[in-house]
Amino acid sequence: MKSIWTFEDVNLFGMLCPHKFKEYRKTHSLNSYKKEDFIYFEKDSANKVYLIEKGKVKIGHYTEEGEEVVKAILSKGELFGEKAILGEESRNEFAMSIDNKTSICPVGIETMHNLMRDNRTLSFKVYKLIGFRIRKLERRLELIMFKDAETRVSEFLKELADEYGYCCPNTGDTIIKHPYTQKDIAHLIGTSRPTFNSIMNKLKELGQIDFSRNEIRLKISA
Amino acid sequence: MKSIWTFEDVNLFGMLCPHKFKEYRKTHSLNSYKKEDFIYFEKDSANKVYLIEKGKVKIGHYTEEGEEVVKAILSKGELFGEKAILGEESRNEFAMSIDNKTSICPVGIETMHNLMRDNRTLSFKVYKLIGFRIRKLERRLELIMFKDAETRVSEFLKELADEYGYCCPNTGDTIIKHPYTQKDIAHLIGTSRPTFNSIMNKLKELGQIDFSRNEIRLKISA
DNA sequence: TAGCTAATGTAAGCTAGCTAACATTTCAAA
DNA sequence: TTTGAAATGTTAGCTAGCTTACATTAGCTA
Repeated sequence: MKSIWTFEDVNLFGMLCPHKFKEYRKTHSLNSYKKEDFIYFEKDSANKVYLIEKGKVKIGHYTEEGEEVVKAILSKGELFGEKAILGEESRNEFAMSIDNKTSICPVGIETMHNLMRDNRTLSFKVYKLIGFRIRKLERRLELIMFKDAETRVSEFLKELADEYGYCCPNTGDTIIKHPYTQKDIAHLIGTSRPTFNSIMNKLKELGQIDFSRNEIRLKISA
Repeated sequence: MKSIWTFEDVNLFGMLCPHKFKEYRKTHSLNSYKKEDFIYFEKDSANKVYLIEKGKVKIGHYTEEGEEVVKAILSKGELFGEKAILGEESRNEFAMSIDNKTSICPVGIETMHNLMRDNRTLSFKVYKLIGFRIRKLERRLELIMFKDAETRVSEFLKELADEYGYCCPNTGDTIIKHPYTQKDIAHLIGTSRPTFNSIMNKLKELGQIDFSRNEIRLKISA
């Protein structure tokens, strides 16, 4: 997929650097989280957004049966909890650190709104980020409604490559080091885990990809 | 469903009344559309948002096979094309009048951004509207992924009732006069039209609902 | 490095809901 | 009022992909 907005466009790390904003600096602080620590729970009141300065954060929610469903895994420079900016009152998802040394900067929505009002560049970036996430949602919905499981896997691999992929200097393959389990991915693309697994193994046999637990390699020939 | 945000919250008609904003008044104008007239197409550049002053507007897109898929049908007081505010560059949907006397007020995004910066209440309303639409998307995705067709029908009927329903003074039933065809609804809830139709007729036989082309009645006993 | 747990691999059997095809009804235009 | 097109109603048959169940492997942790 060629995104209309690249990841650069929606990376707010630079913009929210505490040295740039007087008001922000006053309230600037960093919270540390270990693996499995929750940053917020479902139902928590939504009064902050969070910027990841280090580590990884899993966003997800629990089904009625208590099963965990991963929505996204974010890392350095990425913002989450952004629905609070849009007037969300309580979270409908949880955020959990999945790294032992995750460091996160919380920004109150009051502050955020003020910063956005005073700074066009920032507000545009935030707008673009939200637009980007809406696109992603719309795209997932569309794929799930109109495409079969195998197509969804291929499309997902392309998206993963956009986000995590780099070119292997030796072979020219695209190497994707990602934080998801097969179960996570299966949920993200709306299939069962066995179905996803068998499609992946089929693609492997066809020589189009190769993969291990945390790495997927898209073969150059494919 | 008890929405967190009611429709009142996201109705911008009052806020964007031309008598309130000097700058807005300057650029204020109304466009008229007949049935089947397009307000914008997919791929059009996204440089305006639109406020419906009268009539109905269908938002949708076309599949690769040329089939029309309806995303929503909006009416008086509702805003559409709002992704332009979020930095969308080109439309990924079309907007078409489905009324013979639809009257629409276009607002350039420049103007919109300025109005929002100068007016907290307006920007909050716009934020809430966008939040509301994200919620709706997330909810659709969740229902499609985790619930069977019959549950999705029931949930959809509840949402329709929230949006279009009123209580019949005689019987106490909830009467829903809506603009969708069964095909539209089937797509919205991710089923085929025959499946949706047979579920509706099953619910009718169970005495839970009654329906005709443009009206659905939720029986009070149900 | 042994052992435990979570992740991954695999297969059988079943079924919800799809597709395709056709019938009937409704509505709006002529 | 007729008529054509779109919407709705209904059936049969099929299959993608689910569920369940179990085997294997990888990778932490003690």
